[in-house]
Amino acid sequence: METVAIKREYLEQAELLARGAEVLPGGIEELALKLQKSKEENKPLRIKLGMDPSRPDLHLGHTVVLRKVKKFQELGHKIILIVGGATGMIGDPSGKSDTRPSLTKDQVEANAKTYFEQISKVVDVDNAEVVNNADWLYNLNFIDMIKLASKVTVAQMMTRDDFAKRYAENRPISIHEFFYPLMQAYDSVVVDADIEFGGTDQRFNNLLGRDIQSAYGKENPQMVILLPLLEGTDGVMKMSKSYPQHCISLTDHPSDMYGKLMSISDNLITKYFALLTDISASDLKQLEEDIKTVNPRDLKMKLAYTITKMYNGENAANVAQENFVKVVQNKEIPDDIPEVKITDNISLIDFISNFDKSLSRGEIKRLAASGALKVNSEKQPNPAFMLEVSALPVVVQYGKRKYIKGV
RNA sequence: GGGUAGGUGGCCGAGUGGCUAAAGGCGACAGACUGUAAAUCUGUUCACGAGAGUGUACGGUGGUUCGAAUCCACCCCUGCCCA
Repeated sequence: METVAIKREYLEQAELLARGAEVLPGGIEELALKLQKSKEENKPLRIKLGMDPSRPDLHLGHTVVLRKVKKFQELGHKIILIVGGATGMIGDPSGKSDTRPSLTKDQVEANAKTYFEQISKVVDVDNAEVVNNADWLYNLNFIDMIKLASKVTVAQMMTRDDFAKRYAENRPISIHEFFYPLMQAYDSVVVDADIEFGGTDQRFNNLLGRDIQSAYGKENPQMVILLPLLEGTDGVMKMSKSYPQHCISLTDHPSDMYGKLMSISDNLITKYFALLTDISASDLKQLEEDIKTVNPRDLKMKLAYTITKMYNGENAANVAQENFVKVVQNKEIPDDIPEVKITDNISLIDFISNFDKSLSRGEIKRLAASGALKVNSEKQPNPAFMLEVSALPVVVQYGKRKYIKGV
């Protein structure tokens, strides 16, 4: 490799950008070199970020990468957001499910739209280049595809963890699944990426992009920056769309977002602060000290407040916090509960089942039997209990956090 | 093409003619407890019905039988071995 003096400025920049991330290959120095060269040649780096539009909900795990990408954007580099229009129709082999549902073109477009709305909460979408890989992948013919496939051997493919695992366990791997990493890698060729971002689970795919770029004649193939995966609220599993119950979604109601953050394991507090907030290095150190002495609940409340505010604003964060104290800590009834008009006397079970169509009548009866139904804060084990028009308004609680007000 | 092992509830998995709405586990939901929406313990877990009960369900279609997840036929799908 050529030896160029790296200016201190760029080393520092690279160090900051790489905080908490894995930079491949060559680490921070290589990144600093890239930054320097880009500046000297006045050529912004092209930062590639792919999105899988299979489910349109962004969760906090995604923001780890997005926040990093934003830092590059602030330094004047160009973000290329790739909507996986074509790749979404295959679905990344996840190892867990054998095949993900394929999407239609319309679904992809609809999902992409909600994606952008959510992404714009973190990065500046207007200044990014937004492309759909369907635009070029649809135009490849069979010969092109074979040519692409010839750049990689089966042995190379099988080094991908989930392929190796499934093969060892005699579980099916379809040939078309091999094309997912290939397509993604080919995207890097088309958009001429200098750096590709992803979670550490994207290691194989992103590095393949580097190889394929070389194979198609790019001199300085992309670097790969991998960010740690965030554990979900259970503290063990990665936050992933495959396990929606452990995800904290950007579109969650502020109170839910706050509450879910309160439910994370105590040992995740510093990690969440480090990856999800703009906390300074010194504050983070302080926090690591505090956590040994302060009630973790209080630190978690600070975390929950900070993050809820980032995505929903100060007012919503205040309301969410008050709600949490009120409902969870003091077990009171929250303020904002849906209201339903009652014109005739109605049984409890009918009232709930009319309102919440997702529950079967049998389920409501079971809830009643387990003591989960409350009328005006008093347990009511009888699902046939009549709500009288003369006794309105009435607050019905079914389950931990579900309320309806009859008026 | 030949051989062989399989396809069961949200998932994993037991079940080889009636006692099976189908063991067990995971997940989910609820209750108790808690700083917590964590952990733990307990209960619940197809739908409708107040209930007795009724309907639907073990890859698909058809059949045998008083009765089928279980037996038979054909078909579809998956793994492995051989060619």
